[in-house]
Amino acid sequence: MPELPEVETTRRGIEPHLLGHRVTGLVIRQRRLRWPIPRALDHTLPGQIIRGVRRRAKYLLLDTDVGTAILHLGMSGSLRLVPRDTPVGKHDHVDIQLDSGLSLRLTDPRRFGALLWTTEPAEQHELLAELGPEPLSDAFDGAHLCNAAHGRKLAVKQFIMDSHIVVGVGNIYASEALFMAGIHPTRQAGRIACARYDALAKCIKQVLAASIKMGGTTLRDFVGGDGQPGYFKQTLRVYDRLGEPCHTCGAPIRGKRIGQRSSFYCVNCQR
DNA sequence: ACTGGCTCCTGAGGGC
DNA sequence: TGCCCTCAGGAGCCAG
Repeated sequence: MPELPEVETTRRGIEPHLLGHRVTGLVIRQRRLRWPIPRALDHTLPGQIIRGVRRRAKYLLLDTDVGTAILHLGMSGSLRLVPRDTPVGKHDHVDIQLDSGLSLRLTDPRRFGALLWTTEPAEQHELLAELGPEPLSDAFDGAHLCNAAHGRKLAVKQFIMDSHIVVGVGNIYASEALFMAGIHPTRQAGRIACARYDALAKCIKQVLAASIKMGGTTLRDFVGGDGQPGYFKQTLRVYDRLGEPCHTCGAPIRGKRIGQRSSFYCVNCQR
């Protein structure tokens, strides 16, 4: 479900309810997520005060004085703040109970998400150490893409979705950014001019920033940490618009599977 | 070193 | 109503 804008929307929604608050209890109903939730969390997190609510790529980081909880929402995960005694649903796997009487509740039907724990600086954790730059940072630009693309033969869409190249570009925004930049999604990454990568980097920043501003994309039932839906879906130009007219030229939007992921593009506007 | 394919899991929707 | 198939917003892992 969540792409970077949804994760950032969630972060902003939950942060004011967590920062400076003490964890009073931890309820784990289902330990088997993508990786088992480590037992170390059970007796270390309760009692701790949340000192930071950060995001790196699509990982949410909850800092305490003794370690950092690393959360990932996978395809179908969401976080909500609920009163402690709120009835539990089938896929409500974890409650982090807070001194305010609220609980941060992790719901994830498909269980592709994760909840891990590290006592090192989180950015040194093996899942985070090798990640590429944040797309909205100055470290990410066209030159970075152009350098990294040198000699690469895979489709540019798969290239920009590789978190070692740049983080946070998921399946929706990859299609959207390539349309905005006028680049065909199957073009080989190493056969794109640097000037076009400048445009693509700008489009990636633009589409992600715009989506964050609107609270993320609601495809089915995404809600941010404050329970409000996102409003970006209505602005999507190509994603999930198979056969509908291109907003620029009117040609029907085409669909194709690229690297096992559905992709959408306009054959006239993207080369 | 790259690349493509597979994998985890549940639920929704379409065809019959 | 039910069965079977395909697909879904992620991304680590593995063989070739």
